[in-house]
Amino acid sequence: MVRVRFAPSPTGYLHIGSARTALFNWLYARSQGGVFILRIEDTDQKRSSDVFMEGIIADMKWLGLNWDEGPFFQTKRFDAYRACAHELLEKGLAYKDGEAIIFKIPDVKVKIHDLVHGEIEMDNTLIDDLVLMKSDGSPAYNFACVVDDIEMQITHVIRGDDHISNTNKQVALYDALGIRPPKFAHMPLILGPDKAPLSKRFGAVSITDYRAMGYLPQALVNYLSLLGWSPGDNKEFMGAEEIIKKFSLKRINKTGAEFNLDKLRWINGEHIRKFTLDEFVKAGMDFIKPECGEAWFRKFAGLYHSRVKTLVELKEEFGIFMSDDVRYNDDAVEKFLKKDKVSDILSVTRERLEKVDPFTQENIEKEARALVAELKIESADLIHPLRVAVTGKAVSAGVFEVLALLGKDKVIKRLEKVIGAGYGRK
RNA sequence: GUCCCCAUCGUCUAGCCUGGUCCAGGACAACAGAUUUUCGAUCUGUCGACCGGGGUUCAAAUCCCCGUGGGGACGCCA
Repeated sequence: MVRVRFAPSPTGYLHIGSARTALFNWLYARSQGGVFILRIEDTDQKRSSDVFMEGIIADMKWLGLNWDEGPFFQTKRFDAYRACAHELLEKGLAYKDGEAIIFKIPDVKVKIHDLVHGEIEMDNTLIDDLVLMKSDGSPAYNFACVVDDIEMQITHVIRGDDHISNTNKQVALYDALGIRPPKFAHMPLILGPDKAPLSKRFGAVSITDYRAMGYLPQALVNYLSLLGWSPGDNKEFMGAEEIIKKFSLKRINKTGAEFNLDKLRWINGEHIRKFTLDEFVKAGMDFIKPECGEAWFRKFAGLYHSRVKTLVELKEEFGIFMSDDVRYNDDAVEKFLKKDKVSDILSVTRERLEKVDPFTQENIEKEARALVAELKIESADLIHPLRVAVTGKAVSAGVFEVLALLGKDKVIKRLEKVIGAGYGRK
C-alpha cells in the first residue's frame, strides 16, 4: 500500500512550488490507490502561525487535494521525538552537547536510489553530525521528519530537489534506527523567468494570489502537473481524473521548469470554455458576488463565456454593465467617435432605438440595419461608434446583444451623454 | 570554497533507459491568412532547439569523458 505525505510548515501561505509538491504526492496516491497524508511541520514556533496553517488547509481544499489522514501536527508529538532521541543516546549512536542531542553521522559513503534521478552517491565523511533535539527541547527538521515518516509508515517521499542533500542524513538515521528507508523521488524545482526559484520578486507566488487573479483550481492543477511531468502523448489540456490515470513517477523529468503565466492563462481559458454555462455561471457568481439576479447574470455570462480567460477578466466586463460612469478608452474615442458625422449618426440612432419595443437583440439589429441602409453608410460606421459610445471600449461582445442586455434606459442615457459631449462636430 | 543535481525551439515538453524509423514531434507565446460588426473562439500556415569539445560506433539528441553554463545543499530554519 502506497503511503505518501505532504508536510508544509505554516510559515507562509501555500506557495506555488509547495502546491506542486502536494499535487504530485496526491496524484501518486490517487493513481496507486494509496493514502495521502497531511502533516503540519510547525516546530518552529516563532515563525509558524495558525493563520498560515488555516490558509494552507483552505488552499489545499480549494485545489481539490483531499487527504486521507491528518492533519497531524509535530508540536503535538514532542514526546515521540524525545523518546527516540534517548533511544539513540542509549545505543551510543548519539551524544549530548549541553541540552542538545546530536547524532553521530557514520563516516561512510552511501548510495541512494532516487526514483527520478537514479543512483546518487554521497560521502558522509564530508557532513557534520546532525542535531536531533535542540537545546530548547524541540526536534530538528531532519529528525522529526524521519520519526514521523516511520510512524506514519510512509512508503514514498516525493519532494523537491532541494532536499537531495538531506537524504543521506535521513538515511543514516533510518539505518541507526534499524528501519528500512522509504523510496525517494526528488522532483525539479519551479523557477522564475530569471531561472532562480520563484520569489516575491516574480509577483504572485501563493495559491491565494492566483485564486484572486481569477484562475480556476482545475487550471492550476492542470498547469502545475505539466511542470516537470508530462503524460507523453502530446495531450496537455486535462482534468484531474485524466491526469491521475496517466500519472507515473517514472515520467517526472529532472530539469527545473520555468513558471509561465501565458500558458497558465491559456489553460485557464480552456477550462473556462470546457465549462457548461451552468458551471460558468456558478464560478462567475462565486467570484464576482454580483448584486444582480442570477437570470441576468446568466445572460451576461453567456456573452462572455468564450471571450475571457480568467474570472478577473469577466469581472471587468461585468463592471461595464453595472456602472453608468463609463470609462472611455482614449484610443477607442479617437478612432471611432472623433469623426465627421458620428454625432449625427448617433443622434438618429438614439431616436430610432428609443422606439424599439421590445428592446431585444433581434429588434435592435433590425432597426440598426435599416438605418444603415437609409443613411447609405457601412454597417461598421454605425456599429463601432455605437459600441464605443455605450461601453467606452472598442472591443466587446456583439453590440446588439450588449445593447439588449444593458436595457433601453442605460443605452439611451449613455448615448445622450456622448452626443452632448459633441464628438464628431468640427 | 566543498559536495550534489541539471542541460532539446523564447517557455513547457516528446524523443534519451533499449543508438538508425529525428535534415528532431507537440503545446504556449509571436507573426501571417481565413472567418467575424470589434474582440474572443475556431481553422490554416510561418518562425524557432539537440550548450561546446573529444571519444565509442557503419551510425549519437540518444552511450562515455572533459569543459562551460545554470541550480541546490553545506543552520540548534523547514
